Amino acid sequence: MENKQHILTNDGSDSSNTSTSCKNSNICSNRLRTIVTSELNENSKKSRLYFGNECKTKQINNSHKLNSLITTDKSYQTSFESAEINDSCLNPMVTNHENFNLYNNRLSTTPLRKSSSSSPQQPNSQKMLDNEITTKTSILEWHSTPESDMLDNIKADNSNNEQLLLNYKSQSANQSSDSMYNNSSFVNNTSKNNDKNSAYEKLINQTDDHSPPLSYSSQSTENLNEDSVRTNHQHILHSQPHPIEKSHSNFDNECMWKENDQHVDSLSFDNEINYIKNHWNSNHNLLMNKLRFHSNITTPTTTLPSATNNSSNELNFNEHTSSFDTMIPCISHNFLTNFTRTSYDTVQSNFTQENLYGLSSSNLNTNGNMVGGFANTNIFNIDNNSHPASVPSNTHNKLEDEYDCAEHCLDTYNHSHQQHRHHHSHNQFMTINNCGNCEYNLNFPNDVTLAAGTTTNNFKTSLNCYLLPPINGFNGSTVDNNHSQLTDGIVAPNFKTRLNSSSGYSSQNFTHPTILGCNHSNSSIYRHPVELDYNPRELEAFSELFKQRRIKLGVTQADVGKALGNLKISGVGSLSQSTICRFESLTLSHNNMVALKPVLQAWLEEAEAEASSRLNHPNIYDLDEERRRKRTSITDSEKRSLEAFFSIQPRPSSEKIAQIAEKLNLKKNVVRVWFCNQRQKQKRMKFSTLGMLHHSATRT
DNA sequence: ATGCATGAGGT
DNA sequence: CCTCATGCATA
Repeated sequence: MENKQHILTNDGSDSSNTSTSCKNSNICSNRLRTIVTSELNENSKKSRLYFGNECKTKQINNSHKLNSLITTDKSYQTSFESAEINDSCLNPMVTNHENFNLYNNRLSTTPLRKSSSSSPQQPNSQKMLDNEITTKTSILEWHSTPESDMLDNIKADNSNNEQLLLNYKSQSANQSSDSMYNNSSFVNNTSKNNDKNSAYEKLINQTDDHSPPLSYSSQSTENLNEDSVRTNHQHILHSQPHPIEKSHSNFDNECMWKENDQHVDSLSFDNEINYIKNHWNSNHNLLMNKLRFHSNITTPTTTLPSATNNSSNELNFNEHTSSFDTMIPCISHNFLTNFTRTSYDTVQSNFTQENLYGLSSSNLNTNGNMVGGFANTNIFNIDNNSHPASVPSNTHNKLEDEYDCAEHCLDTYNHSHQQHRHHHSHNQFMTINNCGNCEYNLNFPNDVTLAAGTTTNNFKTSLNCYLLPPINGFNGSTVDNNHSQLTDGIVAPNFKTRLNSSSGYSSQNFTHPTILGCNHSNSSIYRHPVELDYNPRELEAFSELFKQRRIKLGVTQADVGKALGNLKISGVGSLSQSTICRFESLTLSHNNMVALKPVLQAWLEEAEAEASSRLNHPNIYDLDEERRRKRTSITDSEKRSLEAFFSIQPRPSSEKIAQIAEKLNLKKNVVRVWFCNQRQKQKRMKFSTLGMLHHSATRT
């Protein structure tokens, strides 16, 4: 019952082929989309779905999982629709989508590079840590500190960083290998030398060079300095408030923007920031949220390859890491994820493990690869005695144990914080919690997504809590224009329940009830009107775990895709290796990710359940010897031309396409499809550059 | 992992 | 002719 048929020759005569029946996968595409769309559409009476190769037709309503998916989506829509649009407040019309776009834009403009060029003697993790701890301001501080003080702090940070930069520059003045500054694409040649602005430019660019995406917390905050913003956006700030208008769109419930009287699909980040800045006093939070999704105004902290111990400006890290409930200076998601990545990379690069900040060899599996995610205790050495690395893994109930302990720790934490929740001063973003009675450390990030329960062959991590940006902001829905402070965090529902409900594999959003003592009243932090499950970082965490578990099961991506067909989820058929791969590497659209997640999660759970008794179905693939489709290949030069065209006009008219095709001596259809794909590619979400580093490091 | 492509559903 | 979800073919 396998498929594969359409044999398109590449002689240009292909195009429209017959598709009258729904026998094959091609015809069954759009299935998830179909589900969601049709279900979301109140008027839609569609109940037939084409799913996968089998092309089943099912009642949508028969599917529990999909129903829940849809329900969630609806609530997302609802919350979105009901969000108040109020310029004096925040910008509730910032969709998750937009954040994705911001994020994606960031990724596309500042691709993460392998750090090999910058500092071979020092692992990325160290550098990133350096970055983090050179920051003294934090989101929380921003919200709980008088603005004037905050600005002082920011300025201090900035000058501090500038100083570090200068140090670094003088240090490396004669190191010609420092090509970063010479990379024309990163240097604003027109800016006057050595002035603050250019220093910033460089700093930022340099930092971006090996900083992961999604800069966060402290990083964002310190950028809330108007000067720094201006510095990086001179091109838009020279003018008066930008003629930006915001209006409703009944299309996809998305916000419609007008720039210079012209409707635009989405406001450029720069202009949006500018827009927000016009409401500076009331929009701290939004701006902050915005900023941290964007590359250009992120982390002007320095990246000093080897300035660890010789800078007087450096924070003494240890002084922050002494006891129970120790506050850790802002550690970004970037840091965590990149640390993990770096670990992979580093292991492969023959760095000694000791270089990795206390990374225990227990973290390595039998292949010497980093496994089990990331435990802060491994890095920060909070409590050596309770280091979970020494705990041998049990054969069962590991997760349960961890959850129990998590609950326990949480309780302990809560009690402990009754008294001194107001005492935390700064540099806090994540707390390390060890109840002292058990071997687990719980790391409670602030409003983050927890990715729980990673266990490995011979090593049981603590509950791994990926520190993820609070895309949902903090609790609250209105803005206190004058006193921006944190409210209590969103109180987490029963911790254990939530974890269990996800079978331990998917992460759950969880906000510590006593977020770092910032529980003042009546404030309000920007909160995205989105369902938690749609937190991109949540998806990221899931795909991450998914991949890990899949690999552990010894299942290939193709296997997974095929197995989905056997999963009797209504309407779900097989998927290709491509799709699974794209899911794991987050190169699907957001909606697509969201739609696939429950399906893949279902598979994962099932596969885990029968892991022991599972036999590998050596699927019989009789390779039909039919002619195979020939893939057009576009040469580099052609591609460059196309890209050039694309940058000018992403959606050329038919005539234009014909023109281009003629010019490049390509078939018109090829050009058209290229543009389609290019647009799609541009939209596609890439949560992180993780993917890139990822496969290179983990594939076997 | 990705480039080029298809086809359903829409505008 | 577009967008979006996906897939085959291939680097």
